[in-house]
Amino acid sequence: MAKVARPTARTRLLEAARRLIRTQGFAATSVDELCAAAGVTKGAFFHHFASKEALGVAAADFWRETTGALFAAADYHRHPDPLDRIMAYLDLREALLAGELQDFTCLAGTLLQEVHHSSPAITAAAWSAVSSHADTLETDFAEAIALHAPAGAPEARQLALYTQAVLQGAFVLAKGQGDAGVARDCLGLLRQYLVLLFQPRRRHENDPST
Amino acid sequence: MAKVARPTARTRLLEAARRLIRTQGFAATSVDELCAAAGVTKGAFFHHFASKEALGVAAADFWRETTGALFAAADYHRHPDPLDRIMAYLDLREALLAGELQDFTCLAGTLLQEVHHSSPAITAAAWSAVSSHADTLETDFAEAIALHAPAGAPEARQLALYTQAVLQGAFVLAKGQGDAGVARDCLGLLRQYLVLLFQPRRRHENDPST
DNA sequence: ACTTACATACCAACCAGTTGGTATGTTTTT
DNA sequence: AAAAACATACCAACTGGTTGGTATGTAAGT
Repeated sequence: MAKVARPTARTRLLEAARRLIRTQGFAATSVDELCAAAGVTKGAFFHHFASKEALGVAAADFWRETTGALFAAADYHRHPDPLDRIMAYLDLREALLAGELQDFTCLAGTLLQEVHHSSPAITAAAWSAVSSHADTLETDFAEAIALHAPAGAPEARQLALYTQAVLQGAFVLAKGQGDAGVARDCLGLLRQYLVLLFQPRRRHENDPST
Repeated sequence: MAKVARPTARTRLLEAARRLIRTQGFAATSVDELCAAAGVTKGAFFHHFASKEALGVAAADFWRETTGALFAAADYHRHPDPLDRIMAYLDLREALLAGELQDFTCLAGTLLQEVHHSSPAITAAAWSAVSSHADTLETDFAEAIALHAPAGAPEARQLALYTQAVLQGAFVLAKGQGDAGVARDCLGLLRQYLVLLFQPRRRHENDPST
């Protein structure tokens, strides 16, 4: 039961897919290349995945699960004030902008750009990854709006999706510029928007007991 | 120079590339497919372009020129106040969110996502398209900052690039959701950020936080 | 005569996917 | 408990079609 010795071929293929698709894109990554990177044969590939498209779906699901677990385990949730949680989330996103481009850019966003027209299945899985991550933000935004009652605030869902849009766009620009600097700047401006939006017009320091 | 009768093979190839790459991506678009869509033979393709990569570079340059001309000719420049020009620019961008995804998404952004690691030449050309468009916005932002003197405003360049990031991210989300609605929402929130940033300071409460 | 602008025919490499097989469990029957 | 039946995980070799790119030809403009 306990198989700790070595990741199974399926897992190694998914990890190879995560790396290769983030660097090269989906269409430019061949099945042979994936097998070579994972150290398995083509037979193993098509044993675990019915097609290259099925691997794309599985890779998007794998991305949703791994990133979901990463953010769920992060400690920005510890802040009692939901707005503090959101700011700490942005701090975390900024801290994650390290290493090479393929180390911090989003697999789901890359997939969406490429396959939105050719593969509904991959599109749905990749969108699910983005959307479910936005869900976790939406909760905090909804609480922040309820608590701080800013004037003219958009819906929580819109704020959550906007946050994801800024991140996705920041990745595109980072790929153009070749480094994460521009992405960092974008996060700074997003942070300023939220500060301006939630800025107290009257100061209330009462803390909801939790 | 004036060949009005029928677009030359080169132009038809570039138009086909614009359409096909926006819908399918660069890697998923084959030379044969491009030739068929443009109604030319492979000989014509390789007469005008040394390689598929060279076509990618030319397509990015074509994109920069055509979109550059479109925005240069738009009438949002007529407003005397630079902030009005920026808001009218956002109105135009929102109005352009019509039709199918491949009709309003950005060729340069799509190219950047795909080829940032495999083709420095295409990356440079696509980034030049984004960057030169940001240049035109940067001018307006610089004037708006000088005129309205908002407190804590970022650099004009950062604002221009942030605007592009929001647009690029909005396109990614639109591809995930399958329609432009989410992109429209993102533009709305970007507009709100600029309103908050440039709005004249009213003194209701002093916030001594840094 | 010479360049430009195409067209036709072709190629080696690569592509996703298939085939037939082996080794190793696991479950069911006897 | 032993044998039979089945399932899982993987592999090496192969296939038909597609890929980007080339070699060669031709017709028109200058």
